[in-house]
Amino acid sequence: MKSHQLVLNWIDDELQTGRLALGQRLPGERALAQQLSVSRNSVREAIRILEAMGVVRSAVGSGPDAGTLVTADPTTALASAIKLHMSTSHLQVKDIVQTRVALETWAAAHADAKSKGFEEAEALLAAMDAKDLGAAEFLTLDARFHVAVSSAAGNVLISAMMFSLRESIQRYAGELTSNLPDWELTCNRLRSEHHGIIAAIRRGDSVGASDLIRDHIENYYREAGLGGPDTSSAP
Amino acid sequence: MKSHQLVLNWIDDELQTGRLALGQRLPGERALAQQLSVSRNSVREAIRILEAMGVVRSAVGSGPDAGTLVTADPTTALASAIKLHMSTSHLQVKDIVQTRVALETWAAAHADAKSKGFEEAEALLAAMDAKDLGAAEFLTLDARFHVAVSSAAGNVLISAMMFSLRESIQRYAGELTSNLPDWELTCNRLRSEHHGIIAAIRRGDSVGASDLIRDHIENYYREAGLGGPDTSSAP
DNA sequence: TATCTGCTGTGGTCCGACCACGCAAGGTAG
DNA sequence: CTACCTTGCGTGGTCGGACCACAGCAGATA
Repeated sequence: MKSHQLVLNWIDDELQTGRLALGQRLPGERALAQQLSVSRNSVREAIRILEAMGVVRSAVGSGPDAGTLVTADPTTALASAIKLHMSTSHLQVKDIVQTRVALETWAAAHADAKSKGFEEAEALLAAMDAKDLGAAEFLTLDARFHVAVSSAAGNVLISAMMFSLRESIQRYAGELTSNLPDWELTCNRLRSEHHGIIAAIRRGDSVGASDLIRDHIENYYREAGLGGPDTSSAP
Repeated sequence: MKSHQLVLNWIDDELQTGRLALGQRLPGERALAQQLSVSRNSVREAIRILEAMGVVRSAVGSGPDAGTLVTADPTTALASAIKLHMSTSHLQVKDIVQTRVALETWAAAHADAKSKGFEEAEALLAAMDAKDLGAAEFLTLDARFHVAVSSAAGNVLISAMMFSLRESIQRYAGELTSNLPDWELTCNRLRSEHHGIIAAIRRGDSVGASDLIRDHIENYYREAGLGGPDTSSAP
């Protein structure tokens, strides 16, 4: 058992039993090291891991906002993990697209038209209707739009996963624009498809919204010359 | 910019440009520290994070398997992140179940009956048919079955997500057995539903497999008294 | 030739020190 | 009495050094 793992286990236990709750402060690094009979380095390594996982947040100085305190940001871990594993080329665009389809079709079918996420999606929809947008700006809004729609379903985990995928989505969507025969044409199609998705959710058409968003995602990648996300081994 | 972040960025860059590839060794901690003009502690903190993310693996000693070398295990980050955030009570069972439905319905619809994952699922199916299984043993196999079916779709990211959810699935499925009116009855139903899912995949019935696995997942949680995964705010 | 024994480099752990930061209490000038 | 300023103190951030256990490898030995 490595020393920092002991610290991780201790903190995990404190969290599970409720002795440590959201917003509370951890003991100081020096105190924690003495309490668990490990070095301060080991404590710091554990805290670094928790920080990377989005479980705690560290700040120097004194006062109520200083020190290491418990947060709850499930997205940081997913986002950096996905980014890193895409750096190792272990993750392909196909995988991202398919995961989007799986998550977003479910989310579209369960989206609540009265949620904050839906309102944000509507605002982004309006912003994307501006005529003087460049491709990069449009795709930035597009990625945020899809994250917002997904969060309208009210599922913390699915929202976190979609949020974590945002950067990857944006990057690859941008890279694929060069493969498109006519960006303006595609952009206008995307706009009308977005409106269709929002309309379907607003009228409570779960199946319609689900089908529309699937076609919306798959058609873009098909149009960009990837032959559709389902046929990675296509001729 | 914190020191360990500098190390993370350097390694991420090495990975992206391909100077560091899967299976290769990182420079020693002391060498890396000197090269980047940071302390060895900072290097270690960065490596710890990468280790928690499943990007590298450290081993003491000498020889080809010693030192810190690049791996590719996207599951470790997800699994520990999900576990930690469930400890903070930021994730609920409802969220897990809904995510399962989203991922597994897609995976069932895209599962390949000739893949290794499908073969493993069939083997687990046979193992679950044994009559002398306790609830815990059955649910362990059940969780592995669902992960295997999901991996049959051939998507690295979705497989990783499902694998990461396995521990959580198993835990909560086990806790819910006490709510069931008749475990033997439910268990037999689960068995036949599993056979139905496998049969649907084998005959290429995407829609059928998808519907079956959704009902399979949702019915269990409904039967356990949660009123269905979609009605978390039910009376 | 076969075996043993150091040597070397690896990560693992610990200690002590110093720094920058930022609030809070106290002193100080008005 | 009020408003400002100084100082103290605890926080995380960083650094250098030291020692340990481990595992392979090369040279010495039987």
